[in-house]
Amino acid sequence: MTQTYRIGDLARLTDTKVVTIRYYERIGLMPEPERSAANYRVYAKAHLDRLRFVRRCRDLGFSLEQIADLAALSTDRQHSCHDVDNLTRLHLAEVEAKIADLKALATELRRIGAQCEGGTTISNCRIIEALDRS
Amino acid sequence: MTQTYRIGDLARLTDTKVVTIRYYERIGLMPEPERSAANYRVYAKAHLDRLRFVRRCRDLGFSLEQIADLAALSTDRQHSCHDVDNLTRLHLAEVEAKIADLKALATELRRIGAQCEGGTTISNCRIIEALDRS
DNA sequence: CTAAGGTCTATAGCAACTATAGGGTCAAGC
DNA sequence: GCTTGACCCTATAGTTGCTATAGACCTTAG
Repeated sequence: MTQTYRIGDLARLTDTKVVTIRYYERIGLMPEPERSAANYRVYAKAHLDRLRFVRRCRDLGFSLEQIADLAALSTDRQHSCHDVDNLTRLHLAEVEAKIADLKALATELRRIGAQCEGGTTISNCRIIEALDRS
Repeated sequence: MTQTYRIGDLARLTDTKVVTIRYYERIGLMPEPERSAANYRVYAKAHLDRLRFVRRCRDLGFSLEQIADLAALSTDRQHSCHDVDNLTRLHLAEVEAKIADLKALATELRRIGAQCEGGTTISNCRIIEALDRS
């Protein structure tokens, strides 16, 4: 009656590689499913939901450790929402810092690239010069 | 007469860890230096320059493989500057794509975070809800 | 002469997977 | 009934760019 899934089904439904799902299980991020007589993993809807949650968080750039925390929090329904909010804020700050870094870097790369006049040889390449001395 | 350096000197001068320098050597990014009687690595100025080049490129976010390419190009003085320019442009494009990704991600995180009204329990946490369903 | 700090090799660990080897299972078609 | 192909299993090693550890040897200042 209740629907079950094999690992390949979960993979297809969540756009995750089969090996990755097994990896999530090995590190404890996915609960161990039942097994069929042939030792195949047999998943229930709850597993699918869990994997979707994990993948969604990954898409948002959370680390697997952060996701484990979020997942633990999300199942403790008495727990204050505060910690979830904190984790999200913290991650947002990380992302914003990363953006700032990359922007500075892109500016620098454009500056360096702009110095190339093209068609010349390395011996007077301005890019290599720019890379050489700070 | 000509100045030499030990691995710790190079580390200090380039703000690189000693183990990292040895790692660069192992993967072929740094040339093998002479050895002292006690088997200590003995570096010349050229090594220092090379390491500075590598670290500068790392700071600019090039992968070690890209750096190896750049370094190979930069020593072939007859070679056209074109390839260097291409590598730089390619890397810039990667960085810009990454920035766009992270910006979208930050927007999403802010949207999710804004839904938290604070002080409530997980059972009605809007963030977890937002993470659950796409 | 001793103690602190530098150096050596080799190995294992980190994140977050991915790839490979070498096998077992299952449903469909002939 | 048997083969073919798609799926599944475990276990291990590889990826990138380092970092950490163990156990040993060397150098230098007091």
